[in-house]
Amino acid sequence: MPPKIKSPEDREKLRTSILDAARTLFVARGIEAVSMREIAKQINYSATTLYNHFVDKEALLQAVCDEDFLALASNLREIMQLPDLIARIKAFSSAYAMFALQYPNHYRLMFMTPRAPCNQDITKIQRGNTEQDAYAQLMLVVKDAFDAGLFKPEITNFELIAQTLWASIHGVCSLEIALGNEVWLNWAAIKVRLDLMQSVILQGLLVNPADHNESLDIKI
Amino acid sequence: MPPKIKSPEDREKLRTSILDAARTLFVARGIEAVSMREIAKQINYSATTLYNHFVDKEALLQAVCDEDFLALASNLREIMQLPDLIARIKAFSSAYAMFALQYPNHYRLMFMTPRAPCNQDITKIQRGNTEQDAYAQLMLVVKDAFDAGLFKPEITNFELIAQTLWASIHGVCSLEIALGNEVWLNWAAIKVRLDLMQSVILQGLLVNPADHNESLDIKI
DNA sequence: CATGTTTAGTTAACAGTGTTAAATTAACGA
DNA sequence: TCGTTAATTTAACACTGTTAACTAAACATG
Repeated sequence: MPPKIKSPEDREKLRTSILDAARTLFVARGIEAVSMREIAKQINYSATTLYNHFVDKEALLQAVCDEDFLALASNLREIMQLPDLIARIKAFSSAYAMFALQYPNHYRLMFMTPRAPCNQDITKIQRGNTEQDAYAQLMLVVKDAFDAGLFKPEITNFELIAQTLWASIHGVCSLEIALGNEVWLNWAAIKVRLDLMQSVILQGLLVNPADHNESLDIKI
Repeated sequence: MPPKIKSPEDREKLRTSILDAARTLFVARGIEAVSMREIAKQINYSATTLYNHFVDKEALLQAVCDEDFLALASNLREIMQLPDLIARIKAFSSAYAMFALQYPNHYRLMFMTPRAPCNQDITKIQRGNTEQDAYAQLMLVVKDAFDAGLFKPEITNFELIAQTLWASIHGVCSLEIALGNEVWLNWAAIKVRLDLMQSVILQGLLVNPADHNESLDIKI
């Protein structure tokens, strides 16, 4: 109730508390089920206040999304240190899948919902920065393997390889998120589907796939 | 304005005209951007009338979806007649992808949007009927190849193979639909991505992939 | 101190949504 | 001709995102 002039830190505090409330509600119930008033009520502010920090609901969700992209990149960062190039790719895929399945509502907003192209002036993520940009991380991981000659020689575009790898894991995860409960489909266990996709896609991509055939390590 | 007692045929006519209007608007602008009032206005009825035919918006969209599933299955039906088993799988995948990319808003509702499990009492599609059920069609196509010993012998579950094949194509298509315009990502052409995914996944799955290496035939 | 200005926050309202209850109107059977 | 019934509409409810107008506290300046 009592308005006070706030320090930049206070302002930032409120901003992140809005983001946190939004994320909590959103994770619990999905995007479209959460209203601005509800988010505001959770932190004891009026809905209008949210508009002092985010121009609209879309922008608020985009900001949540931004933080989640950073979280994903942070998850992936340590994996990029693995010495074995193939193990790195496998662990990378697994970590990506775990993120998707653990935070399906995040994932849905981030990768399954059509959106206007990201405004690079607004986002805090530096494109191409392999500390922050998960896509850049993927590219790096694939490029290292590519330079080491691990992929079939007839595939000459390593970014295309990266996109194919991504699409394969995304395919499994996004079907699970969208239709995992559909009784019409007699789904194999998600871990089994991920395992097979990983091994199949690597067999298709690698020049000598027989060398790398241990099962994956995905905990759901 | 003038209410008349309608014959069952008239009633059915109105029902399908609602469905058609809903589909048209939906295809043009996406699900959430279309309101019940708008659909109603397009066919010169009040919004309330829609509720005499569909219990709620969800049910209306579900019914649209149902028809689209049938359309997809109808697209795929002729392909199942192809004599060559591998050509059949390839053509099947291509036709599926073309459907996805030609009707992205349909596809989004059908395969990218989490929904309560399909109520099999309501839907008009007969589960398992290979004239109507695209999933059953996929299973059949894969099973034929499986029985012919075309897949690697260590993969013993043909439904799992089918799900992996589906996920791979779905991965490419759904990323295209959700993020195809994202400038952050330096996408290869969609046709190239689909081609590579197809050949990679078949190389990973087939026992003797070298025999079947012609490029695919996807027109976008 | 008084004054005005800025800031943070509020309340009230607008135009829109999905949905439902009540009212209306027309056709049918008796 | 009189109810009854089916098809449709109008009016309303409770909600949504969003904005305009307002309030009240804190600061800066006279």
